[in-house]
Amino acid sequence: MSQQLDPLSLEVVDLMANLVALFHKEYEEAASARSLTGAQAKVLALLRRGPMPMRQIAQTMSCEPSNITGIVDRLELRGLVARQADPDDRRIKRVAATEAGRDASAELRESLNFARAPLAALEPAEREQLRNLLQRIVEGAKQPR
Amino acid sequence: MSQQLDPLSLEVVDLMANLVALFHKEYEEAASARSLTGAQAKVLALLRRGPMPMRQIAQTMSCEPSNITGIVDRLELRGLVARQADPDDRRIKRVAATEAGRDASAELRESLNFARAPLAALEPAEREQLRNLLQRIVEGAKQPR
DNA sequence: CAGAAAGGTTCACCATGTCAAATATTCAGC
DNA sequence: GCTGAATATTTGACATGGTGAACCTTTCTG
Repeated sequence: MSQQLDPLSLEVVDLMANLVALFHKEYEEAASARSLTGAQAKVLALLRRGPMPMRQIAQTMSCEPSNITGIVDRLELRGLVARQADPDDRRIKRVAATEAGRDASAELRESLNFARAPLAALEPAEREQLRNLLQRIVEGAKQPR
Repeated sequence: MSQQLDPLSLEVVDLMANLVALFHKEYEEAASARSLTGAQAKVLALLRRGPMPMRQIAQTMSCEPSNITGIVDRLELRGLVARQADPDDRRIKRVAATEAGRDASAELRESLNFARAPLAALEPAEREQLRNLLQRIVEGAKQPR
């Protein structure tokens, strides 16, 4: 089940672990600078594309629905989000970002400097290489294993 | 401060965000399968290279030292880790992984299937390209910006 | 129409994280 | 050497994120 990885692949995995740590830290800091937690920022980001039922938020974030209740509660308290009734199914509550919520989310997204400088330092051809390689990895990793 | 990114770089950033999410989920699951939390697994992984003072663990994980106290407490309760006195400075407690701790950490590391299949699908030359590009990104991103 | 199923919430519980205060030890200056 | 500042860790209070079970309301199905 867990065949050995060649040393080069191990190196790549370690580099990705590094990337993950760096990205995470930057995201938390950017959120925190706006008095948001990482989880709150993630939910707000999810809602950028439109309202979404609680259940679906939970599925997307791979967590229990009861967890989302609390996060949305806190976002709602601050006026960043509102619960709406679903006209077709009265069990469902759709969560929608308010104007303020959308603003906060957009601002946060733009403030994310992650890898901006180092990416800019790559040649265009290299960026394209990187994109193609990452694409294949991400596609492959998304397959059920 | 937040100059625009070209579309190609944006694509790369999005791909990395995807990678980050996938990696994170897999790491949490692997830890959880061994009754560890992500934080506990990270500390255990840190100790693979040898004992480390509480303070240094906190710095490496970018959190408050008081937070580490609790995490190490729980690892120690389960016999995965031990606090040792530092002979040169009696304020310092060095945390060392026990035999069981090292085993658990090694097992977890080996169980990480992240990107294993997709990486294996790359040509050796492509893996090398990817390693070099990621190296430059990680190095660049670590610089204070 | 009765019972199962689905969406949300509540509650109890634990882990992670912060901050402030307390303790013990070491260091620096006089 | 002594005093006071600085350092390493712990403790306690508190907020948040996360799970799981029990519960209510609404919808679906036989």
